Amino acid sequence: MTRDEMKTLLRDRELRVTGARLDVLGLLAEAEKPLSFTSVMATLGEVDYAATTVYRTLVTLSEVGITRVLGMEGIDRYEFVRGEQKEHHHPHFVCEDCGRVECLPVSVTEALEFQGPWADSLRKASLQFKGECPDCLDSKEEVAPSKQNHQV
Amino acid sequence: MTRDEMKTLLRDRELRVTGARLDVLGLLAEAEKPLSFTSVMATLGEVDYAATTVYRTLVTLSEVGITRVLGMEGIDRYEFVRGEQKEHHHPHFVCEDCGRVECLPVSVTEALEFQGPWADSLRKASLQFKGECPDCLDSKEEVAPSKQNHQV
DNA sequence: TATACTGATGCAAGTAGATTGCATTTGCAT
DNA sequence: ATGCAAATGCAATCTACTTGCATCAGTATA
Repeated sequence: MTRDEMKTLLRDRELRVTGARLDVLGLLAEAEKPLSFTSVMATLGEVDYAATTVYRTLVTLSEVGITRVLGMEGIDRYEFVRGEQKEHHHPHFVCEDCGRVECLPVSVTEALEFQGPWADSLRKASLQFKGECPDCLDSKEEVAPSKQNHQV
Repeated sequence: MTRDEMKTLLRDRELRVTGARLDVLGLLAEAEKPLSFTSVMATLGEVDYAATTVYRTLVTLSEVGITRVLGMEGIDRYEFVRGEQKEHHHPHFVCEDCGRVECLPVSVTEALEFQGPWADSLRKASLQFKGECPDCLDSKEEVAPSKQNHQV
């Protein structure tokens, strides 16, 4: 996404173009997974604007729909919304072991058929898996391959 | 669940039986949905043990597997684990509008077929829907009735 | 291009929920 | 009845999120 495209995107939402917004927006547009405020700060490194500004930028961008907020494990993460994604969110996976967050390639929601009073809610809802990621699952097997019969 | 059953349950996990633990355990066993620390406190009302004790009780119970922790919107909620549920978790729904939390009656996971490196992770993972509950969806329609296509 | 208006920013304080250290109390095995 | 490890009470700490207010700067306008 070019700098000009970002400017246009901001102005379309009636937001002023500032350095912080361009930086944060560029970062999120490149990212392959949702980023938390902390990781955005870390990636930006030394910048000449305050942390509050970054925080408010993240909030603002999501308020106008450029990004969306995902609350995971008590940490808000922000994800750039691409054109094709406006309706269909992809599910996310949060590893409760290492904290890793991934966008899942599978389209789970399409496999589901909802009925009853919850139907509409579920269809529109975002989906989140929480558990152990493949890596953590693997390392567990290595550590305790045989003697994990510690009762139920 | 009787008081004696609770005592047995605690002792089986090598936990001492105390008033706080019996109260909290009883509360969670009765609850139809996961309860947060705050709502547990509210339901207990005036008790003669400290809030920290209730908090630590919730942690302890989940550590030994009597309950499980569900992180939702930055708030840990605790849910009694019934015998039949030890393997199969039911999915949960969190309303981002009113904060309501519900256990979903549907068995979504069974409808899903996972493949690839994520298969095991996904199969074991817990599932969480986040969106607007039926009630909040309804109240929105009343406000903006024009362009809605009713169904269900 | 200079000006004014309003949105954006910096600083610092404040909130909520989760978590811990340590001294004291208490369940419970003996 | 008694001793010891586990449980508790109290108060402090931590992390992430939020906000109030004074100042600064992007941008529409002349």
